[in-house]
Amino acid sequence: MTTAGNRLERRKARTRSALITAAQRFIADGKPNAPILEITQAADVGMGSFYNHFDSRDELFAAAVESALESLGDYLDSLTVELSDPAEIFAQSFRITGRLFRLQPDLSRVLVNSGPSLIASTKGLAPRAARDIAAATEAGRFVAPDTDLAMALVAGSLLGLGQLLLQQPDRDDAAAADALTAGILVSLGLSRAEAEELCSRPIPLGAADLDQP
Amino acid sequence: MTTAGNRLERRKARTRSALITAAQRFIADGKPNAPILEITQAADVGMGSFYNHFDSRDELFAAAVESALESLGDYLDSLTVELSDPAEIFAQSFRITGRLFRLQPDLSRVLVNSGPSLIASTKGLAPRAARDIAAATEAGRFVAPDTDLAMALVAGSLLGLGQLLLQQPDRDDAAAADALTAGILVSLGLSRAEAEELCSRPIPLGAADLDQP
DNA sequence: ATTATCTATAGATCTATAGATAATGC
DNA sequence: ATTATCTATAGATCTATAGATAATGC
Repeated sequence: MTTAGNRLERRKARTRSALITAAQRFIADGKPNAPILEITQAADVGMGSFYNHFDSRDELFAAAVESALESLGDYLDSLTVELSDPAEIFAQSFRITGRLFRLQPDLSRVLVNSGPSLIASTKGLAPRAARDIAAATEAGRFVAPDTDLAMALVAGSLLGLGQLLLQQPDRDDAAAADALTAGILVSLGLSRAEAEELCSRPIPLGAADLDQP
Repeated sequence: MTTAGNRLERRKARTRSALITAAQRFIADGKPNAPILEITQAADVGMGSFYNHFDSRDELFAAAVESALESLGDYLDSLTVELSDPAEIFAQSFRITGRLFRLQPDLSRVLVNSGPSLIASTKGLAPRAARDIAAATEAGRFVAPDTDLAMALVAGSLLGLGQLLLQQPDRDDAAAADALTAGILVSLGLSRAEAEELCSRPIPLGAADLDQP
């Protein structure tokens, strides 16, 4: 949490972090027009400080989405380090992310409400998924010659899953995530049997530490 | 275009329609905060008239998205009337919609920029796709026992495709749409061979009449 | 006579900054 | 001495409406 640098820089980082966290809540609540004064009040930061860190609300919100994606990506990496099969890494990452929609509803609302950013972003989830898909294709596990096209299906489906789980609060998130992951794996070239086997393996779900770095 | 009713009602409908069309352009341009005055100016309508039709900008924008989805759905229905196999209706609808991202960039930007609405909407594309998927499952063509979950994959993928085509203007839209559709069909239970056969059939692409009703 | 539209604007809201205050560095 | 933060607010912007005008109904 406490970044390097001297005390002054740490204080500055703390203020910036408070703004980003507050912004994530407003995004999660679907309030992309929240007045800057309200955001700074939620962050318990003086109005004027905002402009020490960001030039506009859009800039803050973009940083907030990027930060959420990045910490989610780091978290997934930490849970898949011991795996070597890229197909399994991909499957497990998707299954975990699906479960996070329930464990971290704020985070998932940020994702769902920033749709296109999730798909297009060069940070966070998308580049990791693209990396896994390319590696699995290289290894002959997937048949996905067009990584970008595969990403359209994968990232879009993730948004769809998030939307579904928010809409149906009583739905079993693990079952939905696993079934959807299996469908995606089949689409990416695995056999139905192998896809379902991969999606029935146990997964680690360590206490997520998704706070600001 | 000219709705029923007397002249007064037609005039009213014209004003409303002008506001909706203007709103769709602002949505397409990613300007969800456009001042109401700017919208009415774009619609060539007096500022005050806005409040004769809508209580807020959000209400107008919701109507604009719904209208875009509805006319797109009607268009797809008109092109698939002669088909009876629900799997083929679904495949053809998806392939056509993918191509429309190029033919109607404004429309596609509306879709992409209103992401969750597309997935959740009870009008337009989603209910039609759900209908086709359920029918194909009923007929033993698809293996998709959970229609809502299938919709998460289908609707999400459509968003992903739209995003991809906007991002890569030189990409072959027909090839991308067909390849993605095949992947989705495999995920929904068709064999790879049959999915690719379905996606290589010729499709009608009549001059789209997607204007306001 | 009725209904819809238009023009003009009061009042509310928000942004961005100036100037004062507090915290840290040296 | 320097840097970041805070408070307070001028000026810009926007919303929503009042009142006038134009179009249609009968």
